[in-house]
Amino acid sequence: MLDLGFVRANLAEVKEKLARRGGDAAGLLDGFEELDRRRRRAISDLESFKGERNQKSSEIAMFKLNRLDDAASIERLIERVRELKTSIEKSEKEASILEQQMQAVLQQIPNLPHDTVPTGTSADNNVEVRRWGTPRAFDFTPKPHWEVGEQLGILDFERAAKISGARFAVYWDAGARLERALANFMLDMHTRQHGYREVLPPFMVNEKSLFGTGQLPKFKDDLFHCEGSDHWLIPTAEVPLTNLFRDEVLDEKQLPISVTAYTPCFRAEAGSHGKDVRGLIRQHQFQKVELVKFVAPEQSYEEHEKLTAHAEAVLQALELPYRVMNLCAGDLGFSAAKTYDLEVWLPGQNVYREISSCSNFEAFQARRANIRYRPQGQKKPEFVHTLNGSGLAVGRTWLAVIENYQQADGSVRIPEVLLPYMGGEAAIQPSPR
RNA sequence: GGAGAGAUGGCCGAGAGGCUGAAGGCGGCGGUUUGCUAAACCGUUAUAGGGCCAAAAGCUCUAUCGAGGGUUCGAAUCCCUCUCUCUCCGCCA
Repeated sequence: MLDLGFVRANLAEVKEKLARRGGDAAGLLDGFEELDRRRRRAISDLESFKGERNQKSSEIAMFKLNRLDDAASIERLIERVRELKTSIEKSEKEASILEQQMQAVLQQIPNLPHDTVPTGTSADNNVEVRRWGTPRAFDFTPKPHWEVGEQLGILDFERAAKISGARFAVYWDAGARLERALANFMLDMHTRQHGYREVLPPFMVNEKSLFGTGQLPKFKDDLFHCEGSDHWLIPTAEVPLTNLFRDEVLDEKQLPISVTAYTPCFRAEAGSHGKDVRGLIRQHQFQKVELVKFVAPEQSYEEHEKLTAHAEAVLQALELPYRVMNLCAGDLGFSAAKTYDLEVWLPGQNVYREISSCSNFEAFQARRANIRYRPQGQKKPEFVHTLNGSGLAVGRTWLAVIENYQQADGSVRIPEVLLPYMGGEAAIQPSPR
């Protein structure tokens, strides 16, 4: 959410920046000035009625406290306050309607793209920042992971469909172990080398948390909701992790705070029917190691680079070739001011696919979730900046390993760094069905 | 699921219809003292939204004592509903 005062004072600039996102983002502000004027007028009216009521009430209190039994004066005051009551009720209704309208506008406005975000309206305008690693030369035609996985007997979509439906997978044997190995490897790296605290958060959160990170109210359709309760399955660990410090004031000395968690992520994938229907790319449930940082505003862009590097370090250790994309304004998520996508090379499909998304939200989420810190020597708390990124999406890392490390005989070699996590087995051989 | 207790500022904790935005303490900040540190002492220290102001500062108003309603001229305080926490009983991985 943007700051009301900021929007008011910089309306032209805000509209201009929103326009960079394309769509109708800037149009949301069309009636802003008029609404703002009417809202303030209503508040001002309401408050003057309340002011008079409070003043009269304290006059009554003075009479009573001083034991002045001036019944007539007291009666007159009480009469006047009774009258004010109806004015207050009327004013209150009007002010609250206008307030709600203003909140609705502010809540719908996406974050402003940072100046270093390229202009553009679709993924085609994303800018490649760098590329790491060289795609391996195969002396056979590499297969997509679903073929490799099913032939090895470690991936089972049929039974997943039976027990859950489309967009679910069952992993068997070394496949299941590979997922666990990747998760442990990533968590170890981030906690031991990159200074993140490991967290195991709830996988269900309430509506307030989803509002805090920006999934609600706008993106309800992407979420799974438990009927009849305020419990929602998390679409990413970003939600519980970022909300750890909701409604708190942090000490500047604590910053930056870096946390990581391995969790499942649940996504309804409404509106993506027919997209990525084969394989593990797009599932209703996948696991992810998430990185979240709470930082002082001056450091957020520096920390954004670091966080991105932490996610890259996983790909580098696994020797998976990738490229880093600076998302253009039109491709930016609702809450993000700037995002780098990491795209891993998938030889079975001959494409680079997103495997991590590292974003700086500046104060956008902090304002919604009320996460503040007290700068040293300053009494007024300020909003922190929040950042997050996948470090990495374990499901997609799994399939990237399968595709990049497949061998002519159908087996899959285990990346060097994972050997200790795989119980010493150097390759995945066919499993009994 | 049953029975009870509770939720107050950054934190702890008093207050039980009327100058109470809220005592006291801790912490923070500023200062005095001091070889340095520590201690002691003094002062200061909530948030949001309006108004005045070109703006900042400042002044002023309104709201906020878990959330939402209600009673009352007036609610942190009384009533109702909800949420959460704790204790005991039952059940349970």
